[in-house]
Amino acid sequence: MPSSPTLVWFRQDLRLADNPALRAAVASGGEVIPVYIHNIKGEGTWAPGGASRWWLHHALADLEQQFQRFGVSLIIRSGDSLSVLQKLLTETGAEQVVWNRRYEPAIVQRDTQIKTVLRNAGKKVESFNGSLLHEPSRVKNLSGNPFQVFTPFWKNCLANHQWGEPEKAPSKIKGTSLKISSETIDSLNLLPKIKWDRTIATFWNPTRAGAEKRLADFVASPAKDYDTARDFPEHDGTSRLSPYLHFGQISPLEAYARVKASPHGETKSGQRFLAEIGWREFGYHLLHHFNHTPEKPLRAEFERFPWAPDPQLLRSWQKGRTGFPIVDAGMRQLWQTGWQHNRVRMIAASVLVKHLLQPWQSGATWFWDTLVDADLASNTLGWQWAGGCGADAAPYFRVFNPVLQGEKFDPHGTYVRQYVPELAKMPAEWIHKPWEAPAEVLKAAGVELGVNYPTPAIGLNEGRDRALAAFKKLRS
DNA sequence: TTTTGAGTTGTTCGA
DNA sequence: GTCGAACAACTCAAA
Repeated sequence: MPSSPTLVWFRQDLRLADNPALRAAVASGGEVIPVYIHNIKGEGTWAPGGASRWWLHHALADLEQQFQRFGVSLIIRSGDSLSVLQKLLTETGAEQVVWNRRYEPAIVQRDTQIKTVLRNAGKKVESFNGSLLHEPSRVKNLSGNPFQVFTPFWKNCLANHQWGEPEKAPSKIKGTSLKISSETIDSLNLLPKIKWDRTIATFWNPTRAGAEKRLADFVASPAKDYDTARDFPEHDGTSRLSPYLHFGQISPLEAYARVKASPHGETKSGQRFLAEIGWREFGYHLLHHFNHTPEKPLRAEFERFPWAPDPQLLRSWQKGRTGFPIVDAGMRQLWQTGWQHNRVRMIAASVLVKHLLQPWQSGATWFWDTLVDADLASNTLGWQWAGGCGADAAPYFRVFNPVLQGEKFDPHGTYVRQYVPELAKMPAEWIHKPWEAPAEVLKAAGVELGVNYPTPAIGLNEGRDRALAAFKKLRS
């Protein structure tokens, strides 16, 4: 049995349960030294955005506490990942390093190099899969190529799955008696200097306990009608597990197994939720096989698409002032809570990309900075889907109509009223198209278009026709 | 080997 | 008001 300690390098697997790297370290029988390395500069373009950093701060503080219950200290260091690991190996006399893999292209490259250097130095280094149901390189179609359509991909995953049951947290973790210096989480400056996080904080409990509670609550109620209720943003119909999954406070296997074993495991709603876990897998699959997609369209011909970048238009979308109430409500929900309902994300993305002709990358960048669940694989998949330039993308002629979508999925205007108070007194009949409302209705509701609520950034038909013409031109 | 049918999330138009 | 067709092109697997 090894007498030297094992470093467990924590990254996006901030949990003790169902954590293969931690499990391996504990199983080795030696002392366990958990480490978090703050290296935002080393993550390049896709370093965590503002909302993610807020979440990360709290997730780390929570992880630190969980280790303290075992009498173990989480070591926090900042700097270049490799240098920090090398230094810690020297300081502690550890001979082994373990971690759970990440799959973002830049991170893969960095980690591969770290693994090589440390192995060449005679250290034992092992990495594990702790954040996906399956390795992205493993799933191939019959021709040996990566899937580009979700349904066959997910069928293949289900038919050939090798995942089992999630493992509980270790009952004992042997710490070290060595005195190892650690920075404080506060000193990482993850929290915003301007206190915009007060409202976000009231919406979320960014801890392991919060993740467990949310999963339990979801299974107890929203999961039952997930198939239909998840489309209505006024309802608590989605799982809201995305940020926990992103930071690994809960594993996809834990979520999958819990729902699968619930009374909804075989219902349409349950299957639909499991397929959403599948979409997360599909996102990582695509990112692995097509690693240029965070920046460039999967379908190369879209590089010629006639986007019309306009900083002012983009700004009005970001701030929730497009004049389309369902879009504005969504963009303000995002700003206030760090999250946006899935249905509204599609509508907001479609309007930005199609009606306003802004490049999908500018939408992806804004979501990256403002979402607490920002995840490179899912964000890329979602925006390329909306832009019509990705795998299994929405057909170009599928242009969301923000008025119809609003009337269909927010029929009483409850969601719009919650986030766009200027329109709170508008009757449901007009709330999704105030520019068509009779003057006396607007007056009674206290709405002055162009004064206290914007007129639409573009006419619905004009925007739609312009987008369709642009897509058509691309094909010819 | 070739063919066939289906594929997350829509909208409009005309019968 | 309801309903089906049209709006592409391509991927993938089963027949």
